[in-house]
Amino acid sequence: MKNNLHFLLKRFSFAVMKTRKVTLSSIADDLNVSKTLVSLVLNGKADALSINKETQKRVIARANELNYKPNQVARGLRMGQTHTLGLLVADISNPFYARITRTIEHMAETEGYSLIVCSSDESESREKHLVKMLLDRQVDGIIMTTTMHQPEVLKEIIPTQFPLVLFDRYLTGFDSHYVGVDNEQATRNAVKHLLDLGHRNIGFLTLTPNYISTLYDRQQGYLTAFEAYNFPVTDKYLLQLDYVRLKNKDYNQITQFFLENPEITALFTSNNNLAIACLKTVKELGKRIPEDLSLITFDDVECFSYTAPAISCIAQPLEKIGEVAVKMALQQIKNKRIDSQKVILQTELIYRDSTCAIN
Amino acid sequence: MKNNLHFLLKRFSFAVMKTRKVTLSSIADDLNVSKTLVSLVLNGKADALSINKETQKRVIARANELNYKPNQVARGLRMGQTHTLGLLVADISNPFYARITRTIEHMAETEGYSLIVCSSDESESREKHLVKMLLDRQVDGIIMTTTMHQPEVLKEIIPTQFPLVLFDRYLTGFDSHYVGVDNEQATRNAVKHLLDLGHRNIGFLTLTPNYISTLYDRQQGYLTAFEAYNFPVTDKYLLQLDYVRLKNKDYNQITQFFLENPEITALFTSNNNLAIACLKTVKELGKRIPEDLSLITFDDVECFSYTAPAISCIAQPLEKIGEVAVKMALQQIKNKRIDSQKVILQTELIYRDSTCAIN
DNA sequence: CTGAAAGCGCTAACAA
DNA sequence: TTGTTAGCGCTTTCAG
Repeated sequence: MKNNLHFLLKRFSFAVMKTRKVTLSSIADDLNVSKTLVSLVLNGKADALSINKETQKRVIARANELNYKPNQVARGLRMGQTHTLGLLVADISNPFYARITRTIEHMAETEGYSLIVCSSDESESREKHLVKMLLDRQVDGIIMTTTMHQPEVLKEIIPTQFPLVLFDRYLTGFDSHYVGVDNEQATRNAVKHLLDLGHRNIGFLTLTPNYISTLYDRQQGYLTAFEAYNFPVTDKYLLQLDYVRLKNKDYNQITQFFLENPEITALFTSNNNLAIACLKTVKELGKRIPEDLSLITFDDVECFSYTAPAISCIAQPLEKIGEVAVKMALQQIKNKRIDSQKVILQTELIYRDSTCAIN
Repeated sequence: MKNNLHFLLKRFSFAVMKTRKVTLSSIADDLNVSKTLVSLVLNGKADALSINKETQKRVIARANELNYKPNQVARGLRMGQTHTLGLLVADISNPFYARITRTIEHMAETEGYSLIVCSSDESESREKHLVKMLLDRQVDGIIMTTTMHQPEVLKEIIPTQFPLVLFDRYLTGFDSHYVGVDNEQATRNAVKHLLDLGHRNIGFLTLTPNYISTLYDRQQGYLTAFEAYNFPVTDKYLLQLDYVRLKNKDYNQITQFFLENPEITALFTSNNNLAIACLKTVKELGKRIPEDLSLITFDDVECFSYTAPAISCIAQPLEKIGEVAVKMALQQIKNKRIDSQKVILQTELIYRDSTCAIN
């Protein structure tokens, strides 16, 4: 009976110990000192205030013993800094964004920041909603790819001077930090390469909505390549796929496109998903790459290098983009009020097996 | 001069207005009511307390006018609920995790939860660090793939009863909610398929660390397939790649493996990255798939279906996994104290062109 | 050298 | 029907 009671007691106190939150006050109470002291010591500000070494040791010892970890929410409220960054991408399952996310996460983590990640699905209203959400959650900064057409909405909901960096896509009329690549030039060079190989009937596959800067610029690159060589552009060789259909793997538009334009000998696709969609369609139609169709695409994904044939593409410096984005965000957070800067990084045109001279 | 002053004043008040945070108190002060009232009204608890409709309208009007949005950090501190979930995966840039993340994010968002995402890079110490971080940030629950060998560390840092769900990998000796697939069975069936096709010299490519449950179970599946058919297992046909080397795209081990075991006619790879590594190596060595080597892998990624040849694989129900994980987490958060349940989902063995009968 | 007290913005008992 | 008050856990003047 006695033992039993003992046992219960022990279990009880154990449970309590496990459950009771260890806070600054609890440590302070334990040690009969003030919260201030504990806070000071634990934040390394004790030496500056020349606080008794012994006291410091006692505090630290007790904190370790109880495994004290400051409540970051309380801290965030008090300091007005959550050490959290919002990352808003179009679609986290897209390898392009997933890989950038990884870099961003690592960089942020190194600097003591966490990431709240969200996907807009290319929806303006969702994007608006999510940005508001991030702001409500008091993130210290936002790194995002916008899907907006006009700058007004963002201007309205994001306070001036709020640490913000746009990457991948910029928004005309919206002055902010930005990091990305020269989409027009990269595309122009790729299309010129196709022209140099003798192709004239070159298709261009892109996505809705067309006002997204990257998509728009890539299309410009296609057009200016023809312009530079003084070749006429055939309008019907430009196909704009519906984003939602692509997501749902409805490739009918592409099949139609190939059937209606059998004279096409080369194709440029505006992103990795389009390239993949195209490869599937081509396979179904029994066309061979590159014999029947040369293909070159924007964005490199792992598999493009080992497929048969390997796919020629324009590779973006993903790690670098993430790196710069985080640096820009932290810069703004720390120094406050920096003129917005734009960083344009180099792309790389990778020649693989999917392109060949016209025969 | 007068105009100038006017201008300055205007700019000043503008700046102030833009800058001044709109809080409960500011609204309350504006309207000469108490914070309580405002809070009640804005949280829809006004009717229950039968508060004057007129007052309610005034509050709501003013709140809209000032575009008031509650500070979620303050709210989180006060309510002890941050409406934030921690998501810890091995590597967010791996399409397998990226796609699950997408579902999880969407589900969470629908329920009013945000996601703090982090990658452990298969490092136990990093994982430990990140879990602690998430806990410090007061997330309401954690959804994670563990990379731990032993349950002790997690047991130590995660409070009992804390809403937690493990997915993909389980941890023996660690009792928690779990959602995943039957890796052993799925692999066994795939390897049996290879055996049925007449292959006997079947390689098995896996990763370090071997104690990760999914990897271990897949290996068991390989072994038990041979066992079931009473065929002997050749130890040297099992190759375990170093995770870091794989990440760094150092495929020498694989090349060696093929050179040393030219008699191998079929290969099972334990995940998508290994399959990709293998495809690259095979290409370099000039081996043809499936003529010289039949390949089947765990995990389906988009490109496996359109490569030439398309790759046979075991597909996991990614969306479903994410869905169940979120449901389990929210269940625990809301109901508190639910017996930990394990959900094992069905995999699908997809036969494509990379496997054929031995000739 | 150390402590008391204020306050970040919010919610919820408890009064009135 | 509305307001007062306390407090979540923390940092930070300002006194002592």
